Amino acid sequence: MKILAKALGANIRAKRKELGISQDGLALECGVDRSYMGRIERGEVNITVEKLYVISRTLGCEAASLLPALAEIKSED
Amino acid sequence: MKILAKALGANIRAKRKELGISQDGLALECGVDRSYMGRIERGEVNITVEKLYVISRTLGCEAASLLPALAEIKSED
DNA sequence: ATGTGACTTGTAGTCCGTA
DNA sequence: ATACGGACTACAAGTCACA
Repeated sequence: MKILAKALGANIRAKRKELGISQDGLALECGVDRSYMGRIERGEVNITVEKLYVISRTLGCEAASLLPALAEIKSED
Repeated sequence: MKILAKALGANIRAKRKELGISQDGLALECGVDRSYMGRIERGEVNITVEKLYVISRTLGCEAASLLPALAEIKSED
C-alpha cells in the first residue's frame, strides 16, 4: 500500500517489540480488533489521528514520535 | 467535539496564520474543499494520518510538529 | 473569507472466520 | 501468536448551497 502507512506501521511494530508485547496483546489494550492491529502494522490501512493517540498512549510514547519524517515520505503518500 | 481534534485544528490554524494565508488558500493548496478545511481547524472532524501529512507538507512543517503532546490530551480523546 | 447544514461516496474500523 | 480474508457498520472524505 502507501509508503506512509507502511512506515508508520513499522514504527508501531518496532516500538511494540521493544516493549516485548504481542500484537494481539497490544490490540487488546488498545481496544481494537486483533486483525485490525495486524493491518495497521503491515501498513494496509490509513489510521485516523485518534487511533494513533490510542496506540501511542498504550505504547507509552508520544504520538509524534511514531510519525515518520516528511522527508521519508516525499510527494506521494 | 473531541479535545484532540480541537487541539490539532488549533495548531493547524496557528501555523496557517503564521504563514499569512487564508483558510481557503490553504484548502486549495491541499486539494481539499474549503468547507472541509474549516471543519478541520474547528476540530469537528477526526482526520486520518494521510490528511495530516498533506496539510503539513503544504504548511512546510513536520507532521509531528502539529500534534499536541499526549499530556494535553489525557485519557479521553 | 468563514461557518454551517444536508447530503453522497469511500474507507476506517469491527467481527467473524481459516491457516 | 500472526497473516489474511469476507461481510458487515461507522464515520472520514468530499461536494454544494446559503448565510
